[in-house]
Amino acid sequence: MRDTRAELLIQAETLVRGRGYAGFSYADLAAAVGIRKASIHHHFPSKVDLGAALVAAYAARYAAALEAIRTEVADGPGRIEAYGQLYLGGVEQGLGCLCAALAIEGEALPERLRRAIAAFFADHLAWLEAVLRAGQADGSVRAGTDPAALARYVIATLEGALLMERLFASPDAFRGTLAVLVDGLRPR
Amino acid sequence: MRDTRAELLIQAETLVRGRGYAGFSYADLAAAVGIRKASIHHHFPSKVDLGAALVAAYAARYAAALEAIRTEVADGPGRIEAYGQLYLGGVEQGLGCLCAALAIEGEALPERLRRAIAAFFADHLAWLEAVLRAGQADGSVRAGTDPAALARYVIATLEGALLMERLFASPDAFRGTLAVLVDGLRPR
DNA sequence: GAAAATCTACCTACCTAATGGTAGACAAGA
DNA sequence: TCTTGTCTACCATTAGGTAGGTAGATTTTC
Repeated sequence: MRDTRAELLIQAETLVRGRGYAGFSYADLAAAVGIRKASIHHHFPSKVDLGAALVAAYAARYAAALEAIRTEVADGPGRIEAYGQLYLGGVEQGLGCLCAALAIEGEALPERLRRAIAAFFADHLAWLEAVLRAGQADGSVRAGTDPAALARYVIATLEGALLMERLFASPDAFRGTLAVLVDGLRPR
Repeated sequence: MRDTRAELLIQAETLVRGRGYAGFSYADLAAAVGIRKASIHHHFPSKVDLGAALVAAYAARYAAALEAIRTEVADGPGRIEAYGQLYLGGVEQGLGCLCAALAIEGEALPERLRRAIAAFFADHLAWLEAVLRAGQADGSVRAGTDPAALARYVIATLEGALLMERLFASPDAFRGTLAVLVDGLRPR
């Protein structure tokens, strides 16, 4: 059996991450999946519905990855390093962050999607803050800076590096930035 | 006398930085400037022409700002701090980076524009590298890390912070990230 | 210096293709 | 038989872009 809905989500994610939310159309998606345009509306009545489902699936995948990192990696810098590796895949495949693609639309983004990506970032910030706080407690992360501020700084660096290094198709440069980032978190 | 071309550039920049390149149309721009859609084509025959002019103007403004920083601020961290302040304005006005808005379009972006924004980032990277190298030489910037890698890391952090903090409409959080960034550049 | 030609900046009217979305038919499974 | 998934055939709107014209300024020519 063929799970068309799942296939639609996969292809749509690739399109949005590759060309932006406003930059892809139902016609593109139909062609990518091998289905007629109207059939997409059966699964996702409107483009906003599709966008919301995309963010939900993306967030769920990340949530699972974050959970895995927390159980498999013990120290703070190691966890941030592993977190950064999640972004690296995007650089290697030439795909940006789904939520960055949506965030760029700013005021034109439907409120529902804006809330969804804000929640995505808020979740990551909370996870990072907890990881950094624990790292400060066990001495693996340098103390003296508010973990919440550090969390924002970590996400910003990785999102920005993904944005720029995808343009330059330069995974090595991304790794370099990740190294500088992680190194700066270690105690001095 | 009314300089329509300049007005078009101003309004178009606001639109692109506010909603993305694919997210604005000649009709939007015509309405913003108070001119007919067809008249825009007199100044900018195609949307790509407009986009290229936008990047050129944006890059020129930045180039002037970078030059000013170099003459007015002496130490490395101070210069990076001043550089970061340039991004802060975007957060305060709810406008992203023009080149980030274009970069998100990825593969769908016309080659000409891709080259233009790559040059934009390359210029900034060169400036930052020189600033950081000078800072390492005069002892105001921590040594031990390749200035080129440091430059990429600086841009990434600021671009990412602008992207995220604009979404959260949080200039204070941007300032916090900038502080963490600059502080990390100081000698230990 | 006047007349003619040219250029600039805008206009109305239109074009074709693409946009997101809808209506209704039809076939396969449970 | 009712639901699910897909189809064809539409729809109105918007996209970027073009054709051709006009009023006013500027330049060229006699």
